[in-house]
Amino acid sequence: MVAAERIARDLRGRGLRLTRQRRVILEALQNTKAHPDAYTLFRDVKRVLPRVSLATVYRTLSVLTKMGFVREVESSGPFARFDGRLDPHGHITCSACGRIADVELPDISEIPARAMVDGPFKVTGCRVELTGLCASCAGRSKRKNGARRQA
Amino acid sequence: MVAAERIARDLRGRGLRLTRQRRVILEALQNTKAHPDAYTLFRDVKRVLPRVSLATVYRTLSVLTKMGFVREVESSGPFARFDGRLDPHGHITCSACGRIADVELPDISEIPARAMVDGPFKVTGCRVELTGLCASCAGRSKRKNGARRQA
DNA sequence: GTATGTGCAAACCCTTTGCAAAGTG
DNA sequence: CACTTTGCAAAGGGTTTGCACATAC
Repeated sequence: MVAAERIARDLRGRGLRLTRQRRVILEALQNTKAHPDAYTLFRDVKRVLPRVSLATVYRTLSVLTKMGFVREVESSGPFARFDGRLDPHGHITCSACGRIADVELPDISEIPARAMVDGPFKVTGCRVELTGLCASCAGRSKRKNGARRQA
Repeated sequence: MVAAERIARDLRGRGLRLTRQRRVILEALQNTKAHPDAYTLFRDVKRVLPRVSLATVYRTLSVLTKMGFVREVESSGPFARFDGRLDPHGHITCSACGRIADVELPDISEIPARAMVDGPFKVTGCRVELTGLCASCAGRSKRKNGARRQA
């Protein structure tokens, strides 16, 4: 989580601006653990900025991701999903409902050192993604859909 | 890698057939380490079956994935990419050109046990995805595009 | 005041699907 | 011979983009 002032400064450093839309979208993402997709975020942000457009949400997510203030996480479904948390951690995705939860991995930073890469690569990042069943989906019998729009 | 006869038997067990197209597509995927996307596979398969359609490649990948003879791997770009290798291993994706290589991780099966999941999840799978730069991209200065169609 | 950002709507493009013909067991 | 599969082309659907207006600094 990065403070608004630093964000504004970093953006300005690249000739970009911290607009109201960008601030609200970033805060919405930082204040949830649900790893929402763009449309879900759009609906949330609309409660604060009723005239915001989905295109702005997409463009803002693109800017914030490129700046490194936000990360895209793997999703089992067709929508890209985002995370406002930046410190090293993993995720688990429910294969029935698409829910994504955080996973703490104490030795995640040691994984690259133990990895034997097939080819000459310079490693720059590491992500660990578990799959599983959340409590509610484990309860009911297995469902059809792998990733409904819900965050 | 699963032998053709077992595949045929398993498919038949579900009322499905191992057609020439399916066999060729599966073999193409099993014989490459490039983790191709559907279109790349389509072009490769076309050399053997010139009249094959892209829709068949997509449908076949869907069937083979559901049957567990093939896996979809994360891709940094907009195309889904596939892997014919089934034993536990990781991947590294070049963030410049999208190339994907295998990564051997001796203790990958122990990761779920060490993971502290935020919520009641039943863990069923684990994937480790590194990002980095392949040799050719590390050489030239950093490029724009994150995932051209090349496998 | 000027360059960046936004809203709207249309375009994009990977993937899926409907349908008639072909193929499998 | 019944039922699955294929090829073709069109539709789907998440995301991106062009453009005129609004806004940040």
